[in-house]
Amino acid sequence: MIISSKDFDLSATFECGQCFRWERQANGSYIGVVGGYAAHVRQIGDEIHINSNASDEFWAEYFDLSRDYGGIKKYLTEEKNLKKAIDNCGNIRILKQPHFECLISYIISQNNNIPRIKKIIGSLCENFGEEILFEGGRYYSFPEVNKILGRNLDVIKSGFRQKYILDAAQKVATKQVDLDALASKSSDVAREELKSIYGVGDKVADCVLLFGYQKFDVFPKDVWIKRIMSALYSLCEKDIDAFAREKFSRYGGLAQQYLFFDAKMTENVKINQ
DNA sequence: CCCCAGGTCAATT
DNA sequence: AATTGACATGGG
Repeated sequence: MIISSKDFDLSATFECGQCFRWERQANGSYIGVVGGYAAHVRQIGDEIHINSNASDEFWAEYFDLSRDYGGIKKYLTEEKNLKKAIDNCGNIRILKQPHFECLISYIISQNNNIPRIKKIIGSLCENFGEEILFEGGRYYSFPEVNKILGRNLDVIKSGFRQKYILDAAQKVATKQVDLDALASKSSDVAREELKSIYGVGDKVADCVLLFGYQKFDVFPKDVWIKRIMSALYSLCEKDIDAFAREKFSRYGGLAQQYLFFDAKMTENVKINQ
């Protein structure tokens, strides 16, 4: 499959912190697993080339190809800080990640750093997922709910998060939290439902809603974005949501991701000086 | 050894 | 209602 788009920077999309299972290869291409399918993806100019056993429709959904990013960005660039962020990293796309994987991934992300988040998720897949043979390599799917339900997960060394992962699996399996049903609910209702899971608070819930459900109206507030919003707009935490709704309308989540990644890139520049 | 990491919970004011 | 420390693990 080949996707042709001027609004799509593959490397920024995979490395902006929204997903954890795409591995950059020496030649700049990426290999990863989504659902039960492995894929090898490469960007050549304005084209994204995907080699995978999954259907074109599957990848169109994952990359959310029907979304009009041009129109959203045109709206967001009217705000000056967003314009700067979009100029720097505006070709990020928000992926539509599998719901359960997204939920567990962001539970694991709490009070943790990105390399270790990736390591724990990788270990979870290797130990409890299905083996996938692809391009001569061995990969693993993210485990289905029932593969980890009630299991001892010590081997993945997720620390205090293990009890959170297991509670999520239990509530999802019993449909006490019906992940499919959340798609048609408002962000506020869906957030409260996710928060009934032990270890899921506002930040994790909002990330799941943004990166698993394309609910662009949420605005996940991590330590970084709190610092950024304070620096750019002199906002304290409690005022961020109201401000985001007013300035960014229904697209706060995308605005958040642009601001977040832009600031992280800038931080990298500082560190390298 | 200390500190911190895309937070959350529970106890304490 | 707001603040504070604990929580597992690993890297700097």
